[in-house]
Amino acid sequence: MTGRDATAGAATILDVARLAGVSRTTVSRVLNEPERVTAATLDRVNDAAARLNYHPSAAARTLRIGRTGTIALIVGDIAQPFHGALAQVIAAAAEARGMTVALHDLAHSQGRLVRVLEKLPSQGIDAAIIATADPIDSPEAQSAIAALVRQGIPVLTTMGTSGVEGAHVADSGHLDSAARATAELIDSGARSVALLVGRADGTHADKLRLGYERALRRVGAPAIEIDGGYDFELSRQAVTALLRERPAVDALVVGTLPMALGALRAAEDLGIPVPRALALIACEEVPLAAQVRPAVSTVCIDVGANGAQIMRVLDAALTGDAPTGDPATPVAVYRETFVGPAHPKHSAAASESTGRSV
Amino acid sequence: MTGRDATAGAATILDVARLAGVSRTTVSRVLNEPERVTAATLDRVNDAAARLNYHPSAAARTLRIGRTGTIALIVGDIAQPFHGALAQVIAAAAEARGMTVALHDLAHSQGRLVRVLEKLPSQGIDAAIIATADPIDSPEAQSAIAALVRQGIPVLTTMGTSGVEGAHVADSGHLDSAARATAELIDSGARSVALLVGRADGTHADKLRLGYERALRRVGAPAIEIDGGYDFELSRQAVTALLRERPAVDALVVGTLPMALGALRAAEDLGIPVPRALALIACEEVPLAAQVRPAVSTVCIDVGANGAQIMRVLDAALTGDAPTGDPATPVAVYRETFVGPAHPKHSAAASESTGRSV
DNA sequence: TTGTACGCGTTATCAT
DNA sequence: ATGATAACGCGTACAA
Repeated sequence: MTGRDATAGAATILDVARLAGVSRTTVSRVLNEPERVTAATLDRVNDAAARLNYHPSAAARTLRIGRTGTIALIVGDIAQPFHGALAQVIAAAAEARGMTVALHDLAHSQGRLVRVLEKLPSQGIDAAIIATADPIDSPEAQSAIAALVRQGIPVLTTMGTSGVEGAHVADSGHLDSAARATAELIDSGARSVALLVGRADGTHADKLRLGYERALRRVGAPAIEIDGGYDFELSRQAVTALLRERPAVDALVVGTLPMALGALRAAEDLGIPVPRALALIACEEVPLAAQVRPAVSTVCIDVGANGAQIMRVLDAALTGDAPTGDPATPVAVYRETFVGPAHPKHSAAASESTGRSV
Repeated sequence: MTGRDATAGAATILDVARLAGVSRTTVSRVLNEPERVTAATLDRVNDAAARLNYHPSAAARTLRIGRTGTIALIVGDIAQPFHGALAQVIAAAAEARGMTVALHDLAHSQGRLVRVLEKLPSQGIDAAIIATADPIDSPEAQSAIAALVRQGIPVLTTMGTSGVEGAHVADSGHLDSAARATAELIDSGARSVALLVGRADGTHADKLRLGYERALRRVGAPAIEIDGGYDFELSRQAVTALLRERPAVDALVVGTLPMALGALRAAEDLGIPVPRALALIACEEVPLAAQVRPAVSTVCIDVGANGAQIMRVLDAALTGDAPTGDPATPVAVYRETFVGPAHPKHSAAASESTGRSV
């Protein structure tokens, strides 16, 4: 209302001090250690600050104390539903900690990852979270990450990424999810379970493969893996080819929802009924899974739990403490592409419109 | 490799200057005005910088020059496919300009909007983009925006938002899109076209309504509007109720894709065939529209074009020039929920798997 | 409880 | 073409 800005530019701490009739130090204390100041002066200072529309300068504060309150969030593809959901959780958690999120989208480009990483040190961030399913272990990326760590900026990887020197890692449970998905399909009678990953050389795929093969080994079944490039159309083509070449395949474990949709389209075009002749479980739980037809069954750790785990690891990295983590176990949601274990067939009657979770 | 960090902390411009045997000024020039320095010294300085792994401090630079190179992107719900796509475009455009994006997610909360806006001034940003379909014209929000503008921080609204004092606005074409969608439905024989918005009191809804009613007026048809709360389940319920109460409704214009999925589920549950007895057009074009069954027909301006328009307005706001805008016209993509104008029925044979655009 | 004085790393001004 | 110096706004010993 009474926005009485000084003659030029924004109000500084000195302006507030003058108007309140105190020194800069006192104003600073009011902001940072209010308990160490008299109630009377506190009011006067707050009043003056409000009247001048004073906002402390983040730059000056950072320059002085060395922290920025900003964390870089590097995502593989923010347009993918899972990444959006994760970004939402992380943004909320950051806000709760009084921090802000600098978003960097890679759009699946590795070159971009390196460029982003190299610019990060001069950008003023307290930590970096890398959330991509694409491979990040190129020599350039590795050394860029190492450089960050050397400068005291903790780097955190997730989504199955691992093996990066010096980086903290938040397990997002893909290994367990794939193992359980595979096991459930086998237990319910599937003879030949294939795995559809996004990029065979990515660490996300590594995790899925490990879980998938572990479950397979239990029954001595052969592994069949195809690549859908994290893309609807590519997945559709890959699954079409797979189902033509190996008609025996009657179950599919899929990395992401868009790829699951591609797989389902392929089955539909081939006239293969789902889930009767082909069951499918995606390792990614987002609202969309329940909104499409057929509704996609999933085995996955909750996005919220995933984000919480990430933030726990981040907090630990920032404070130096040990990560107080309990990595959360995958939860299965039975919808239409896999109706659940071979138990007597309940009709779907859960909280969600289409699907019951376990 | 030879990361010879000084005794403590990161290398500063002074360290580089010493190692290169020049003054701070020269180092600064090498970074900002390379043409004003000898090739020889330029090499020496660059060499020293590389050897010390030097990265200029953003905070110090900002403190000095007053700009941060950061733009705040405030989105209504980053988990929604459209917001994700828009964020991707804007992040890429920002990177191309050497700027970074600070992401703030509202999760549809108005209180959050105000809190975010009020913290923005002390966060060090050059401009703010507000991309939400929810209402932003509460008195608190208005005054927070006004405060930003008063401090010289341009605020840009989009997605149909308007009427905010002092804010720049990038038209995202929802009015034209809704008008064209409605017109096409009518032209192809629809008798009763209803409008499904996200929040009746939002400015997004305002724009859609305006376009919808304009097209309706041409033929003197009555307006029917319902609210789906930007949510699958709420949309499903709303459309179920609508179709029960008014069986004459044979066409739907829908604000967002998740709501369109809810509407389609309602029709399916009611046994109403799409598009024969109920045609549907969504005013939001994202890859997902082509990936679901039935594939959703859309009329919308391209997300890329939308983002480009936003960045044009932003550039203009930052430089003080006039926005060089040509707001892009909506493009229609005919898929399965609306097969197109009543012309002879082509079989779908376009670049996309399911859908042909015009 | 409050004030003084210094430095964080950078760029702009002025001189050389 | 290069260098010395001041200033950006803030936090924090230290002194009062």
